[in-house]
Amino acid sequence: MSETAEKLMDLAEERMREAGYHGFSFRELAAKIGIKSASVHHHFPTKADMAAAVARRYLERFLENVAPRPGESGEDVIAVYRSAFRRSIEQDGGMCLSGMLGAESGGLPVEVSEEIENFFRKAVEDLAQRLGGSEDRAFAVLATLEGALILARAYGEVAAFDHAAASLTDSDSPPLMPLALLSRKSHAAENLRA
Amino acid sequence: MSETAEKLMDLAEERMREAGYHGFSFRELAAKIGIKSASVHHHFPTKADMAAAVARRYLERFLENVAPRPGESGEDVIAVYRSAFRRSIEQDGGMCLSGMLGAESGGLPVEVSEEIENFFRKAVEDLAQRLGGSEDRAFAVLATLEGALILARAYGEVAAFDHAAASLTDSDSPPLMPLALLSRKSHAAENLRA
DNA sequence: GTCTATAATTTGATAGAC
DNA sequence: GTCTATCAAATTATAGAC
Repeated sequence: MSETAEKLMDLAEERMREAGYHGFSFRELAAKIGIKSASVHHHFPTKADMAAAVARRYLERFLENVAPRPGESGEDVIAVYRSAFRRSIEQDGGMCLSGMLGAESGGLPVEVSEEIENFFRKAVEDLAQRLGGSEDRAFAVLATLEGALILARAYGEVAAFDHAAASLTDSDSPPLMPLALLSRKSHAAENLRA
Repeated sequence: MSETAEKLMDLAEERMREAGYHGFSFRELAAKIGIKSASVHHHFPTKADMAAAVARRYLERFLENVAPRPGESGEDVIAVYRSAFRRSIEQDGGMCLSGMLGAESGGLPVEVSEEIENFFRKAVEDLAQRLGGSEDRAFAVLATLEGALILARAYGEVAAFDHAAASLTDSDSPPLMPLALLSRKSHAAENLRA
């Protein structure tokens, strides 16, 4: 995997998490790294190929991110997953890639939607096992975290994620940042990027 | 509001819930009702105008759908909301419009993302009040339901929604349809439409 | 309200030179 | 691996006739 190909994947991931599969173009990515769109096709024959590759890499990295730290006992799996998802908005202001493409899956090339399905199967498998076997609980946790990202983006406030995800751990957690619920017209999109 | 305009909104909503804001075109809608794309601009000057109008209507209808039945006591608000969301996939195989556009909100015209923000503010307000005042609980419920739709779409199985949303009501509910977890490569998108 | 015609731009993709 | 050149198609949108 060449350095250029990796840069392209980085940019494609960023754009897809921001605006979805149909929300970016080869020309756009090419311009950002100073090449021509024709050259992008050398690394990824089609847009579907590229998106599928990005989705595959995303799963790999995600599983690394949530992997149990060796020698750590009494892990709080849910906290680990929540942190991983929170990083999506906190650092990049974007959705989870799989959440975005999962939502859009009805309008995606099959190569891509298959990767997304695989993401969730793998995540459910891992989470269910570490939660003691409850598959339904794994579904609920993943759903809440994906939805919490949507709320955070719609509100333009990272705090919305925390409020939505707070119930996942019934522990007595520190008080959350209050939401600016009264300031209507908060220009959601701009807020997160600011 | 003319009949044609309403038909256009119906189609636009369907397509946006399937593939997102960038996943449909005026030409496509026009062709489906036998007119030309130029005529669409007579009803909606721009695509952003149309999407914003659809989003506004979606909120109205949603609030009607979840409104308390007059004279009904001891309502199960969460069940009401869950049913409303479930209809998204069950009947149309699509996302909640606000969930889809909320995810994509980073790449939307402001007129549209403002409507989406408004949807969630109104839904949180209503839900929190009927839940006894807990705003965080309202956030969690909405997040879980939006995420449950994503999972159902990614899996191509309505049952995934039920499993993800099961935890919202801790009542002793009837057994759920088991997920076809072992049948890999289930061709998610096709399943839901079948 | 719908049409034709068209503009201006963008998109995914290919062929072939360097 | 990148380029130029180009294609065919699609996109949002406008002007003006009917």
